[in-house]
Amino acid sequence: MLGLLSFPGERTGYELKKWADSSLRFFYWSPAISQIYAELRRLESCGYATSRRSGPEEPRAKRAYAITDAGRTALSRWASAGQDPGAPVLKHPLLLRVWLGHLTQPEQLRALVHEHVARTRGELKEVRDALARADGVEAWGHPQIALRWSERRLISEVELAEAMLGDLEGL
Amino acid sequence: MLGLLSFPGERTGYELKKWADSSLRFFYWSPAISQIYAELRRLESCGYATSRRSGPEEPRAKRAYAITDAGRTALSRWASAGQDPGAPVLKHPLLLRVWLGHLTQPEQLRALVHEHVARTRGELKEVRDALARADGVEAWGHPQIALRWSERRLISEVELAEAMLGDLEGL
DNA sequence: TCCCACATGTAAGATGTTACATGATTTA
DNA sequence: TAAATCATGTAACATCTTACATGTGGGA
Repeated sequence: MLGLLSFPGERTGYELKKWADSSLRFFYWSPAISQIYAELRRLESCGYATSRRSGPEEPRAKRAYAITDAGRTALSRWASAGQDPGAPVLKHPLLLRVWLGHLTQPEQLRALVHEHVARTRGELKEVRDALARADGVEAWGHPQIALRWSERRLISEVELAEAMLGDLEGL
Repeated sequence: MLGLLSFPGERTGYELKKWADSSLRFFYWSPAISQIYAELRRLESCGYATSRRSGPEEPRAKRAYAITDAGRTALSRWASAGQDPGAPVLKHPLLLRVWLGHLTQPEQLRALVHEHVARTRGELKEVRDALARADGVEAWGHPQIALRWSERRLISEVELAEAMLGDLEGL
């Protein structure tokens, strides 16, 4: 959440959720909206963010958050701590099903792989849309690199699934 | 846990942890050992597993678990429920750091990517070792496919990191 | 003799989701 | 005018990790 707020501008919890859904989630994760609101209050209580209620000029009552200097300092400390970011965590339910393939009919297993390919292609389209929206925007260089990585990763995900389909045939 | 037990033989919690660390973790996840023991007791309390204390012939006192018929039934029901296994979950701390690259010195960021490549190559070696151990064993066909997928995935992970390094240069 | 691997657990706490509740505004 | 989207929250619960505690057996 602090990272999302570290980009210029202020935003509501609702907006942060949409942004996380359309970008962060492809390489990290998108928290539940209820958690976002909870974390924003927590950040404010530590002094890492401030919030502002929308005035009467706005049609809707809402609360927009912005990062504070203390928040930026904390975030930079986190980022420049020489420590290892840690290994990626992958939980791939399809692979779990393939690993336990002895419990499933071969055609059903292949059908699951095909569904996975279809879903992955759908996500690929979403990433490309996000990339198109980010294109040319100032100060979004790094987020764009993360999205490009995500794009390539999804392409590779499709290839991996197709190779696995071949392995399943050969069994 | 039930899935691990669904392969022939009986095993202790400790052994299950080692197996999960050397195989499951590459495409799904390896639970903490404390959780494994808790889940095994839980499985036994639902009748999905039975346990047997080692007799006096064994040098060490330990408890080996095996799946029951009820456990197999429950697992098959889970596997053949026509439902979607769900989308893969990826939490990639390195990408999070790249996404927030404006907080880090360029060379430090590239160093993180290089460390990631080195770690990934290490995991690749582990997968290949696991694959060598699984080679030829009866009834391990599907686990082998999952490991081959993991091997290709790690190769792709290295390539993705190297492509990203190129993007970072171009920034 | 000392350390490492084997082996099992308890308790506290962090983390995150789901279900539910509410209400305003915009769009079809 | 109905549905979708915007907008915010509470409470219960599920899930999982960390730190701690304990003891055995084998190898250097």
